[in-house]
Amino acid sequence: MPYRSSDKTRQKKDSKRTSMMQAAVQVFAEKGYHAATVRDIVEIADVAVGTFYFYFPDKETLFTHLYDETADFLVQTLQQASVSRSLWPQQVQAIIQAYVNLAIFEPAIIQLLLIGGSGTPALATRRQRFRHQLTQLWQRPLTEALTNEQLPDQDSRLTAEAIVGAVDEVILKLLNLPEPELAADGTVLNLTRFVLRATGPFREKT
Amino acid sequence: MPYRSSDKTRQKKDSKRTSMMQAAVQVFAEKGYHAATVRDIVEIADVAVGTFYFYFPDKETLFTHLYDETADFLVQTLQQASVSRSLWPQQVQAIIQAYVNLAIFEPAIIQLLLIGGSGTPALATRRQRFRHQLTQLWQRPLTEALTNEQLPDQDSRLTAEAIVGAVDEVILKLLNLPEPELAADGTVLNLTRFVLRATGPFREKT
Amino acid sequence: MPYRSSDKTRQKKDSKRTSMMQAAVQVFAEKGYHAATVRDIVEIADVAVGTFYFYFPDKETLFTHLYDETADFLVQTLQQASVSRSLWPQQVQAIIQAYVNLAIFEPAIIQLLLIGGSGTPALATRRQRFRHQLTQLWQRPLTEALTNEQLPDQDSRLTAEAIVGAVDEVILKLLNLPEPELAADGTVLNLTRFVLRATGPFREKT
Amino acid sequence: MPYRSSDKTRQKKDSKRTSMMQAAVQVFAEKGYHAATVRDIVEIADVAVGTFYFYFPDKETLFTHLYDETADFLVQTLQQASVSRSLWPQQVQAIIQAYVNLAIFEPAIIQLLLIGGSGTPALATRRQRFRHQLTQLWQRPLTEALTNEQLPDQDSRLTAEAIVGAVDEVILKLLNLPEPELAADGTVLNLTRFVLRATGPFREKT
DNA sequence: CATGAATGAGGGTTCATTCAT
DNA sequence: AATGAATGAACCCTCATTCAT
Repeated sequence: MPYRSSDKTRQKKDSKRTSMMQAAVQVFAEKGYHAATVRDIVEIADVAVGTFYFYFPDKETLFTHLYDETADFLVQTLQQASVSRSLWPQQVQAIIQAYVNLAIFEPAIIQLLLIGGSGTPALATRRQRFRHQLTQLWQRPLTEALTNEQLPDQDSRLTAEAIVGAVDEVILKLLNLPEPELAADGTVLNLTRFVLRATGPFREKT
Repeated sequence: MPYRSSDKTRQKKDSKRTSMMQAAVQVFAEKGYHAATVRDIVEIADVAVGTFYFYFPDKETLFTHLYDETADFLVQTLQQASVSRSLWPQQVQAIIQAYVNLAIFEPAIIQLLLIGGSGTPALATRRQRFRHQLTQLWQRPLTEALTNEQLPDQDSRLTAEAIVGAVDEVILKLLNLPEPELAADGTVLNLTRFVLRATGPFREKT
Repeated sequence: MPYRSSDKTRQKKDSKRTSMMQAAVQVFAEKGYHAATVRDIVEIADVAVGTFYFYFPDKETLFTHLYDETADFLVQTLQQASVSRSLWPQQVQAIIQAYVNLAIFEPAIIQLLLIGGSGTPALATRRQRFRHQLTQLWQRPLTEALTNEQLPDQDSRLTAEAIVGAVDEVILKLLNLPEPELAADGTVLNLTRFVLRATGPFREKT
Repeated sequence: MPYRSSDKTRQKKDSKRTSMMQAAVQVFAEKGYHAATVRDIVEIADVAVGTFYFYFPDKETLFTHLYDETADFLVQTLQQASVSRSLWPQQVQAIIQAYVNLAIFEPAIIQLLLIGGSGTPALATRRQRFRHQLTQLWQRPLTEALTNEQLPDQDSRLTAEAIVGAVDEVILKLLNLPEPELAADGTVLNLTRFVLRATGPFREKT
């Protein structure tokens, strides 16, 4: 075996792949799909153009892959925060807390997901799916609370959509601050209050 | 429509300019800033490429100009709806009603404004300014109601931001429906309820 | 009408188009489809890259178009030479004469058609069609002579194919000479003799 | 097959080299010089890219080497068929028979040699040399027969060239058939007749 | 010997922009 | 004013070639 691939090589390979993906997230988040060039990405990752195409089939595939992966990760993370609580107020607080944490910790992720507009037809579908998942993330516990008559009657889908929009907007504004960490706790608190008001008074059942 | 020359006397003179702007709104809204080409625009407007550069210095300037104009128009329209009422609940309902009307009547306007943070650096600033204006649109009457102690104490800025996000998200979803008009009234009603719940019980003062 | 397009403009436009096509024939003939670059072509034609794409949709389309056009032209020319005579020996002589004339006058045309190999799947089909047309060009008068029993019995298709190959080979060799014109007449004479021998003794009928 | 190492002792050692050469012939014949990629070759040969450059200096060298080797092999084979007979008609039949056999048995060889004048400057020379050898292959016995006055007076070089072209064309057509073997015998027969007619009536001398 | 990750020049194509008419 | 032919920088991607392992 004149060429061992499971040693350092493997690590370097993965590191290169990873650094390109990170660079890609950064550039895509910053400039959007069209304005981001492959050259931008490889320059940041400090590799040659050809290397990009050694690891990824093309720009669009990488982008959609990145989008999907990131979206799934975000949804999973929030989902876990949600199911770890049983009462609506605690669920709201947990989801928002998780979301804000993520935004502070990995702002590029959030920016990537909110690029919107229209990079490519393929993205439009992806984006819709993502928004839908986010909506369902809120709608599920909301519907349960409604079923238990713990919340006043309302259109759960519209409420969920509105919450998704509200949370995104507030978090984006938060990220635009010079030092988002400082305002994070306050934002979580007030945003939670907003959502709880918006879904009406919660009455605990026995 | 903000991009229509309001001076009837030069209607003929500016007809090309106008048709190009209308075409531009349409194309930008549909494909985003980068994917939209000058050729797309002039083809729809049925003029030559050179004509574009007679009326506008370049693509980006037109875009930012269009964005500003459209944003101002939207804000003005909602502003008027807002000031025509004196009580918070009526104001909420009026703004949302006006917003939905506009979205149904001229969806391209809304889509143009929500294209997102990509595009160009110049747009980022513009977008922030627009979001800020929208926020203030809500924050002003909200603050007044708070001052009059008609609403429970809350962070008026965060509430306003959240409302902006909520309304946008719901209206975008509405526009994605095959026949938005049919759902318009219901959306106005439920969205208004959402916002009113989110700002807490309103107590009318004498 | 501020822009008249049927005047000098038209001429210049056509001249540019023409010069690019000539350059393309030259480059394609010289290097073959793949080795020929769009940049090669525009440099010879002394225009910018963009100009190429203003006149032609893409490299492949231009190539196939050029090939078709050239092939048709060649076949037409030879066809006319053929039908202008009624007797087989005169037909043979006329076709060969016309072919050699063309080769001397416009050598790039012949080279373009014989590029062969495989530029692109699309070309393979084209090339076959062209060879088929050439074959039929010979087979038609040959069959007629056979029907009139002016030539000895033979497989007219194979004979025609063989003649096509023979003529091409000899003419290509001729073109490789430093001064093809000098050898042209002799080649026509001897090639005609070859073909006449190859189809057997001709017996004129009354 | 010319590209097969004839030394059994180093069969193992050169197995990669051999399989790459076989793969190369196949790929070059199929796609032509430029469209064939080194990757295509090594994938078929099931070795790594680097291995290619251990055995061959570069793509072009391999190609020209392959071309030369193949051309020599073909010429040798036909030569042997030619010298094994003493009379012109038998020589013609033997050469054509050998050519057709080879074409049926190893079509890639023939296709490789007929790829054409594109490729690379270096190939042009090679190709000319090969055509020249083929021409001489026919011209030698032809001249001899002429010297013996067994054939009518003619330009032996032109006749030889024409025969070369004729034979190639017919054999290429044969290879394009779905099942070339079925038509092989008939083609040999008729092609032989064609050539014999084309060189004029053969008179056996004592 | 053999590997395959890495390179970067170069190819086809697009598109914002200019300018002679 | 208006036109559209012309430009060329820049984009995405391919592929021959190298070299550390």
